[in-house]
Amino acid sequence: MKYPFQEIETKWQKFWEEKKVYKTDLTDKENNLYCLVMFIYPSGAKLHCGHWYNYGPTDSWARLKKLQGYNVFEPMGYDAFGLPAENYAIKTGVHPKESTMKNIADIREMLKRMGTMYDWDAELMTCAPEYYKWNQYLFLQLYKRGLAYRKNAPVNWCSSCQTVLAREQVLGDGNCERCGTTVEQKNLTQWFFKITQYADELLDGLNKIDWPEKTKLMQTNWIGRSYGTEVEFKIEGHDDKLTVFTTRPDTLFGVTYVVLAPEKELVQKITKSEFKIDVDKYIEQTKLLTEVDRTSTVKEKTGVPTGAYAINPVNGERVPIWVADYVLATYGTGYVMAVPAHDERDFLFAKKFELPIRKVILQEGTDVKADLTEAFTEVGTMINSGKYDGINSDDGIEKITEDLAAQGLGRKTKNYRLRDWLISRQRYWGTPIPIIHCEHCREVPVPEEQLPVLLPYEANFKSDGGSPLAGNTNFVNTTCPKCGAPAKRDADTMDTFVDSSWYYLRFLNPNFSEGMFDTKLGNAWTPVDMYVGGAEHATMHLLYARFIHKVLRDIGLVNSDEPFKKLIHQGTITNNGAKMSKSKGNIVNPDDFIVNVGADVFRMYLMFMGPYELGGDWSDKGIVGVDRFVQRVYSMFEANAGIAKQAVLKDKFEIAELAEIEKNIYRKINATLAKVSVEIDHFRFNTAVAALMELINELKGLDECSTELKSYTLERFASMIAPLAPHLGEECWQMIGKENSLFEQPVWFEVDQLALTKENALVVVQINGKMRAKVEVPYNLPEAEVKVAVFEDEKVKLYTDGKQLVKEIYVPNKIYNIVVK
RNA sequence: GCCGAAGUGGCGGAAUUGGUAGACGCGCUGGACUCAAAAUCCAGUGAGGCUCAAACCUCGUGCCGGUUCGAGUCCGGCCUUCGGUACCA
Repeated sequence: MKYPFQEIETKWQKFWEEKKVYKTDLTDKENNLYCLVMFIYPSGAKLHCGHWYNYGPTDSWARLKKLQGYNVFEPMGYDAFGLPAENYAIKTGVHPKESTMKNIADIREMLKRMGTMYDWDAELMTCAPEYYKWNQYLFLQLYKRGLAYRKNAPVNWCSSCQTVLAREQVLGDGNCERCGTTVEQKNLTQWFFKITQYADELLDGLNKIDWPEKTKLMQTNWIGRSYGTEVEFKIEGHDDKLTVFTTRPDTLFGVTYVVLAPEKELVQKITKSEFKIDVDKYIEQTKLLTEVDRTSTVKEKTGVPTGAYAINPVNGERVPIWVADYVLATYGTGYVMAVPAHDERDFLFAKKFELPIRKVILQEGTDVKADLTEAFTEVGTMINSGKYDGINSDDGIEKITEDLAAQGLGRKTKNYRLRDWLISRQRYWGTPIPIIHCEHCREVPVPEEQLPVLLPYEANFKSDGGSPLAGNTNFVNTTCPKCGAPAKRDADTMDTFVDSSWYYLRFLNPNFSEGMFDTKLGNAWTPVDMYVGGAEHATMHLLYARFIHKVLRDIGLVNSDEPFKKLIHQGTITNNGAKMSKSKGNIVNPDDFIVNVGADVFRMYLMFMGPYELGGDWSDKGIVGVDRFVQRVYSMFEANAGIAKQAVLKDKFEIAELAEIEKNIYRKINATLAKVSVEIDHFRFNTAVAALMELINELKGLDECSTELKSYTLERFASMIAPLAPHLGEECWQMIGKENSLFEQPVWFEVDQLALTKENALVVVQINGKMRAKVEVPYNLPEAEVKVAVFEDEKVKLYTDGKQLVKEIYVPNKIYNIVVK
């Protein structure tokens, strides 16, 4: 009979749900294991292939662990705030709350149809007041500690999304991560979280977590710590000083000019009146450029002189001060000493504006007098540097820094590329920022007992700049908690990455009302043992969550340093090489496959396609292979229905007592058992499935086995297939006569190590590195005897007779290599 | 430009520490079953050479070189594709 997947999948889903098989007892900390997949963004009503590819295999991993006896917690929830719902509302008039709730209801059903083992009692959604109340609480804790603050700064503005964006949400091409519109620069007063305060710890903590190296590297680069020196330059005719940051103080004698970022106020102060018109014009021009245009390496250098001069502290030299947009106000001090001879950018700038280029580091093997054709940026010998001449530039960095420090003209320092996290958004569908603006008391935090600040249902989404909430007078108008005078609520909402920065803690008890989360459970269950999600979050969610976890630790709410102990990224499934997306209309709909072959087959096929972390291009070509395999499994169990009841169950066989065909099967089932656990454990699902396919090929001879061995084999087969195809696994287990559900009373079998040892070894004989013969010898036969066997082989004789033996190499039980002349 | 990952049959992909390249699956070819087809089952399937056939030989893991008894795997130099980043002083 054809495998009736429809009926069987429904049957087990119902069973699991009714019996609450996947409800985790979180008070049981014995052998506990937290397996988490990044929660779902309910921007549509459907699960697409990417969701299945992400969730199915992760669930299979969790199921393996459950069968192996771990107390596994695998929750699922909804990252329910965010722009898509609001944009949808603008387009259709359907309120974000309505569309989101509808999507969630649909998605929940689909997730259940996948056959996942989520603990539905732990379900959460970030748009619920019970959840976002604690976002607000978190905000206030950060505010109290000076980690949440407001400042006016140049920020990224997306005119289509009508909101500011964090730097992480702007793509490399300068477009909005969400909608693809070119992002503009605007000066706005915005809320920031002071992630930079944790920069060192975020960097150093990377050594302690088991994450993909490339992800850690991305975070390392993103944080971008560099060690250097701050050097003070006097400004001619001013009391003000100018401090530059440099990683190359050894090149100080090569400074021929100094550059200020156009945004810096100092520019106005020092610019000589006859230069003022040009400088102001230049600053205006700079404002028109997007950050990407401005920071593009291919752009030709621009700049204007200010007419002012700075004094080089090491040699008292007078150097012109310029303004140029290649210097960024947001990095270092916003002032740069320019050393054209030893910095590529300065070199190009100096060439263009005919500023002097003075060589102070000599490249080994070059002439002192030779002109440079490009900047020499490496280590060399210091020249033209007064008392430092002749020393290695690396040592010069230390020496000059020390000398400057001694004179109070400089100091060792570090700098980061990381900037503070901009968290306010001028949008409706998010967590209201719990701040009240009072004319007298300025910004006043909402008292904790007044939380949550509820997001009102009414709002004008079709806003044209400014927050939609600003127009809702019922919401905005309030009284100051401090002085009682009429005041206004902050109308911005929080970046949804705030929601996802701590949700893994809330899952442990989404109904907890005494705090953000239950600290006792948090300490027992986090860090999360296994976290699975897309690599695109490397410098966003995955960095924010680490930051917030550390803050929570410092507040005393958790006792660990890191949120996610082990991290795995699923690959991306593309369609004809392109990322699947609604806008491109190239989404593959899983529904048809679920209807035609069932959830188990579809899940297993996604796993079988290739390595989990690589993803790949979508093709349904091979799905029949997995379907055939499932059919064969089903018929094999059908043919042996009730077998486990007909025999005394053994957990070990004496190999010597088995018939030849039984021996092979006994060996294979044990070898597969060993293989499957290791492969699934490492997220190598493709090879795990392949191993089971190999096994079923071997089981063609099953009919010739004793009833005992048949039961032994099928028990193990059912248990092994269960993580990968859970419905099928349960059904097979029941078919052979088991009374209990596999996942209700987990079973995973021990490997009989004796079955893995071989009687004979096939030794490959190579002559001069070429494979020439194979010799079967007893396993672990002494080398001398192997040699005899090898040289008895006709082909070996053919290739060695009459030749001089130079060397022989024997790799036990594997290779016998003979070198002849 | 810089950083990272990957290039293996017609296709998706296997291959502990260097040790029989191509597991497993798709597709294809032939056969069985069938009136026929589908489904299923069995056999074959990297390329080329030689042969009635088998045996056998040569070449083969992006390209060029190297180390080694032996390289898909290690080293050096390239090429291509995909991610990340982009004047960070």
